[in-house]
Parts: sequence; C-alpha cells; structure tokens
Amino acid sequence: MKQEPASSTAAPRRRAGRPRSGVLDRELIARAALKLVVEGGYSTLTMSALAKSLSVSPSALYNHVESKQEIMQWIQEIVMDGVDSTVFETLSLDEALTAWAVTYRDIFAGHAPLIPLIAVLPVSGSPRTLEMYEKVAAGFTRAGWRQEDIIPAIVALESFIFGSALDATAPLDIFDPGENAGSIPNFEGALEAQRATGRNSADAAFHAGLRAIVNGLMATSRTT
Amino acid sequence: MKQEPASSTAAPRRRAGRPRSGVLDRELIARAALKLVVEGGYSTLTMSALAKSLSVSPSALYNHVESKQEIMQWIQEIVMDGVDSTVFETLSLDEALTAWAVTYRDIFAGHAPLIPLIAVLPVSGSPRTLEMYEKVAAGFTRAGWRQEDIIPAIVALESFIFGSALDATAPLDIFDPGENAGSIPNFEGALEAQRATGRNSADAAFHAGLRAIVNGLMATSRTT
DNA sequence: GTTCTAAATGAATGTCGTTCATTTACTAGA
DNA sequence: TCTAGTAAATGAACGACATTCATTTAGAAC
Repeated sequence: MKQEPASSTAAPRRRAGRPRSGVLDRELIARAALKLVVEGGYSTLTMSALAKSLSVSPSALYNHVESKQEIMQWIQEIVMDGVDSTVFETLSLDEALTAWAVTYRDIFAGHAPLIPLIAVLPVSGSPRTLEMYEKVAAGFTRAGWRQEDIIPAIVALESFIFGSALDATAPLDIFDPGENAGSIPNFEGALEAQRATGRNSADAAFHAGLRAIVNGLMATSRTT
Repeated sequence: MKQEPASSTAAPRRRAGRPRSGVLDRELIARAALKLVVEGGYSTLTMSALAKSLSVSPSALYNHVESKQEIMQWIQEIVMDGVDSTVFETLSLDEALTAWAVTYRDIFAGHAPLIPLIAVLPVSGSPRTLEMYEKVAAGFTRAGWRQEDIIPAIVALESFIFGSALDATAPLDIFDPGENAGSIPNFEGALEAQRATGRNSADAAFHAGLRAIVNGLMATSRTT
C-alpha cells in the first residue's frame, strides 16, 4: 500500500526493509485462519479463536485487516492456488476444461462458505485468480474460439462448478422423500434406480453434468 | 397446513378445530418474513424486525418456530412455488428444461442467501418442492430416459441454476482486472469482446451454459 | 368457577465482529 | 544517550444478533 504498485491491501511496511516488532502480518494471519478452517470448519473461524491461535488479542488483528471478510478473501486466494490450471498448456481444450473443473470443484467442496463470497467478489483483488482466468482464456483462444464467446463459457462453467461444490456438501439422504413417499412415483423410481447404481449422487451428477456442459459448449462453438 | 397429515414441524394444534387466541401462526410468520425480505433484503430479516412487523415480541416467535433457519425454509418453500414446472406437461423435454431453468434461476437470483441453505437441506421438509421434482422426473421419464440417469441430470441442472443465480447477483464490473491489466492479454481480450456485445455477461453465460448443458444431456442420453 | 394450557412477555444470556483510548517497544534522528 | 515518533498490541466496551426462561395472560373445557 505504500510504494509497491501491486499489493492492494494493508500490508504493514516501513522505510527499512526488515520486519518490525509486530508478531502479525498478512501471511501469518491468512495461514492461521486457513489452518483453523481446515481443522475445525468455518464455524470455528472467529476473530477471537484466530487471535488466540496467534497468541494475540482480537483487536490486534484489526491493525492488519479491515474486516473478517477480508480474511475470508485471503483464504480464498490461498485455496484458489490449489486449482490446477496448467492443464490448459498440455491438454486439448475439452480435456483441460474437464480436468480443471474436477480439481476446482473438489477443492471448493471443502470450502463451501467461500462460494457465496467468491461469486460476488471483484477479481481485481486476487492477482493469482486472474492468472488462472488468463490460462483458461488462453486455452479457449488457442482452440480457436470467438473472443466474445469465451467469458460466457468460463462463467457458465464456474457457475456449474460452484453449484456442484455446494451440492457436494449436502447430506447423502437429501432426496429422501420421508413421509411424502407414494405420491411421487416418477421421482421415487428415479431415486431408487440411481441408488441402485451404488454411486454417490452428487458425484454422478457432477460428472454427467460436466460432460454435458463441456460437450455442449464445444458443439455450440462450432455451430454459431 | 391445517389438517393435512404432512405437516412435519411444530404447528399449534388443539382438540377442537378452531384457531385459538394467538396472533401468530406459521403462515403469518412466513408471509411477514418474506415481505421483510422482499422489501429490504435478507439483511433486514432479524427476529426482532420480524417480531416488530407482527407487533409481537421476539420471543413470541419461538412458540411457533424452532429457529431462524426454519423461517428461512418456510420462505424457501414459498419462493419455490414461483418456479413454473407445469411446462413439463406441455413442452418437449429440452424445451421444458430450458423454460423451467430460466424461471428457476430468475427467481432465486433475488433470493441468493437461500441457495447455500437449499443445496444442503433435505427435501423431505418441503412437500411442494418434492412435487416439483416429481414433475421434472416425469418429464424425463416420458422422454424415455433411463431411470438411473434422471437424478444426476436434475441435480446437475440444479447445480448450474444455483451457481448461475449466485452469479447473477455479482456486480457488473466483477471481472475488471484493475491494476493487474496488461499481464493477462487473452483474458482482457475476451473481456473486451464480450463487453462490446453489450450483453450482460451473467445473462449471456447463463443462456449459453443452459443451452450447452441441455443439449449435452440430450446427446448423452442417446449415447450411453 | 376452577383448571388446563397455548401463547405472549420482557428480562437476561452468550456469541459475535468491531471500535477506541491507552500502553508498549522498537527505531531514527539529534 | 536522550528524545521523539510510530507501528502494533492491549483490554475494556459496544452494538447486533439469536435464543432461553421464568412468569403472566387469557381463552376453552369440564
């Protein structure tokens, strides 16, 4: 925030290069927050718990962070780093999209509370996220897509991925009709048939849907 | 909700059929909550505000509701009623799916905070939601789909719809690269080309994605 | 009219995120 | 070495919340 052009958010810095007295900084806070989340889920991520895990008082955090939301964004950036977008450099577009989507969804299934946040957050705050988009866009371009069709395709895929990540956190018996059984024969039949396959229905849906949307997008790009 | 066998959650009841003294009941609370939400957004839906809108004290609500979450579920059921699933009785499967998805997404775009809830909530609590699934499943069955492929197809579509509804609430300039411009040529080019079309990118993505996933599903159902 | 009970009350609780006046301790300049 | 200057930590306090609970209120049933 002082003289570097890139760092967008409050990073403590002083004239000399060396770190100063403070125990805290952005990296430490972000890592501690992520650790808390990984170990105990998002409900355990409170400012007090975070402060305690850093052996500091809650108010001390506010010298480095604007709000809890900002910490969530930091976590999001770290998590997003786990998404493999190098596949676009080695695989064909449809294969790359599939591989990318799989890691994307798997990772965010463990971070569902971030999803409503990301979906609405300006990407400008996340350089690393932008790099991912660049690689994905490059993949489309290389495959000969019309420029104006690329963003909608990416957004559509992401919407599907986020929705699927949310869905992946649902209980297995989410569709159990309970006392309403009997009045919904078609649905119950379908449910039973799907159960009989032994596959997890969230996974089956994700893979079937991913195949459909990727194939569908490829077909569309040739048609229009 | 009065004498139907289905009502799963705390509904006040007494030996005789007539309503008793109390000002409150499930329907009233749900409507008042929805009204609050429609007028001021989900952040204005607090137990105190809800109680005040019903001229009652906050604690009075807890004679009829287990928790705020339960109120959210009631709202969800009312909102879900707005989704048009009669189209499956009149249109071909792909047309019906498209029409259904459009109303589904449009409606939930105005109720984004419900989405993380729904995605994870057992449907057994919502008879009317189950009826919707029944109509959708009937549409698939009528079109000759294999039973075990129906649930995954529905779930995949819903995931896309929920993701798209979340996306629809994002700010228009969400992709503005800000200070990171320059290092991401492919993405910026795609962005600019999309912008030049004059279309809202969330809408473009939804419609492109919907076409892709519907077409893709149809193709898959013939292939496998 | 007595009893039973659903329903409303209002005070209180606990958990949050967040603010702020104050203190602490390191650093730079004289 | 002394003297600011300042980033950073402290702890008490605040204001929203959802939720609980002992108590009161007022119909209905017998």
